[in-house]
Amino acid sequence: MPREHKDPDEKIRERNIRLIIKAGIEIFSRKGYDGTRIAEIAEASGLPKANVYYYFSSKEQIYTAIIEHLLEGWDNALKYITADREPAEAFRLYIRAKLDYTRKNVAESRLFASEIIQGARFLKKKDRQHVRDVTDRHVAVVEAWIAEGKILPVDPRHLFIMLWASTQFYADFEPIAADGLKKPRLKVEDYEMAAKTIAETVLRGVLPQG
Amino acid sequence: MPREHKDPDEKIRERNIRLIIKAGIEIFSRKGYDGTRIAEIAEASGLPKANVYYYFSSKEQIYTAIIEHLLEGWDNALKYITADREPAEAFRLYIRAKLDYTRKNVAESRLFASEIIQGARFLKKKDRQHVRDVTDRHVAVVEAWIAEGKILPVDPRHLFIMLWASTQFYADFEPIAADGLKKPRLKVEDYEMAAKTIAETVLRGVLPQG
DNA sequence: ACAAAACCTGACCAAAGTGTCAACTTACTA
DNA sequence: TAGTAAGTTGACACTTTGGTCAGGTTTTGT
Repeated sequence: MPREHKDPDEKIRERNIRLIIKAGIEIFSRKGYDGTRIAEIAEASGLPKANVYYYFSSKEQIYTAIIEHLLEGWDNALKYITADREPAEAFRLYIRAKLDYTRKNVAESRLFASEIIQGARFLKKKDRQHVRDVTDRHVAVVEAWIAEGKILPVDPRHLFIMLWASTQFYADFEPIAADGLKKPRLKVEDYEMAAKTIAETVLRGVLPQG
Repeated sequence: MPREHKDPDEKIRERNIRLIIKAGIEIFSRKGYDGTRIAEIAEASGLPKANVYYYFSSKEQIYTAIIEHLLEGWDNALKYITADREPAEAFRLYIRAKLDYTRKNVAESRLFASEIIQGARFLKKKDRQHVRDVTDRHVAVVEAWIAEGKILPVDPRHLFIMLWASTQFYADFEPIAADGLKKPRLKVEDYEMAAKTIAETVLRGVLPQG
C-alpha cells in the first residue's frame, strides 16, 4: 500500500510521472478533457492503467498537473516588454519569442486553448491572477512608452490581446492557418514570416513616424 | 417506422430540428464533441432523447449539421474586402462586421474553434475548400491594392490570419480577454474598443502615409 | 539478510453513455 | 372519417470508461 513518502532520490517515480504528463499533454490537447480516456494515456505512456492511478488519483489531477506545468513555460516568452527597452525592439523580441515557444510547444498551446474555450473549468484562481498580474506589468510599460511619446496612443490591453491572439493562432488553429497559407503543414519559415508580418504591421502602426 | 419523406409543409419537423440544433450549438460549444451527451441536448431542447434520435441518427450527424449551419453565417461578415473599396474603409468594415458577428454568435464561434483545435475531425473537405476560396479572393484584392500602391507591401495571407485571430479571440477566449481587460465580462463597448484598436493598429501599419 | 516501503498489475465494478425498439399518439389527406 | 404517415416515448440492450483492489514483485535502508 502506498503511503506518504518523502524520498531522497526518486528515480522511478520521476520518470513515470514525466511519461504520464508527456502522454497526457499529447492526448488531452488532441481530444480535450472529456474526450481523453485514461486508458489511452496509459497506453501512450507505456504503463498499465492501474499504474497511472498509482501516481494520480484521478483524471482531473493529471489534467491540472499539466496545466500547472505549462503555465510555467509561458513566462519566459513574455519577459521582453521592459521599460528600458526601445518599443520596436521589445515588440519584435516578444513576438518572435512567443511564436517560437508556441511552435515548439504546439500541444501545450492547444491544451490551454481547449481549456479556455470550454470556460476555464480547471484553471485555478491563482493561475488566472498570475496571468492578470503579468498583463498589468506589460500594460504599465506600454503606458509609460505612450507617456514618453515613444509610441502612439493606443489601448495597451487590446494591443496585447491582438499580439496574443495573432501568435497563438498558428499553433491552436494550425489546420486553418495552413489552409490560409496554402500549405499542407506549417514549417519554421512560415512562423518566421508570421513574426515578420505581425511585427511590421503592429510597429508601423505603433511608432510615431510611421 | 420512419421512411423517406419529401414533405410539402413540415412544421413539426422544422421546429424540432431547429430546437435540437440550437441546444446542440450551446452544449457542443461549452463541452466539445466528446464532452457532450445526447441526453443533455435532449433535455435542453425539451425533447426526450429517443425523439432526438428520431430526427438524427447519431451524435455525429447532429454535430456536422451544426458545423454546416454555422459556416453559412460566416460569409456575410467577409464580403467587405472588394477591390473597388478604399483599403482603409474596407478593413474597418471587415473588422467591425467580423467582431459583430462573433459577439452575436459566441457559441458558434467557440464550437468552430473547438472543432479546429481538435484537428478539424468533422470539417468536410468541401467546407475547407470554401474557406480557402474565400481567402484566395481576399488575398487577390489585397495584392491588387499593393500593386496600385494603396497599401504597403505585406504578406496578405499572414495579414488575414492576424485579422481573423484578433477578431475571433474575444469570443473564443472570453475568459482570458476579460481578464486582460480587467473586466468580469465583455460588453458591447469592449467589442467596439477592440474594433477601434485593431483597425487603428493595422491601418497605420498598412497605409503608405502612416 | 530481512523488513518495510515503494512499485506494479490483472481483474473487477458501478456509473454513464450511445443507440434501439415496439407500441402508442397525433397529424394529415382523400 | 378512415387510413396512413409522421411523430412520440419509456424501457432496454450493449459498450465504454473512471476508478478500485487484493495480492504480487522490486527496491531500499540497516
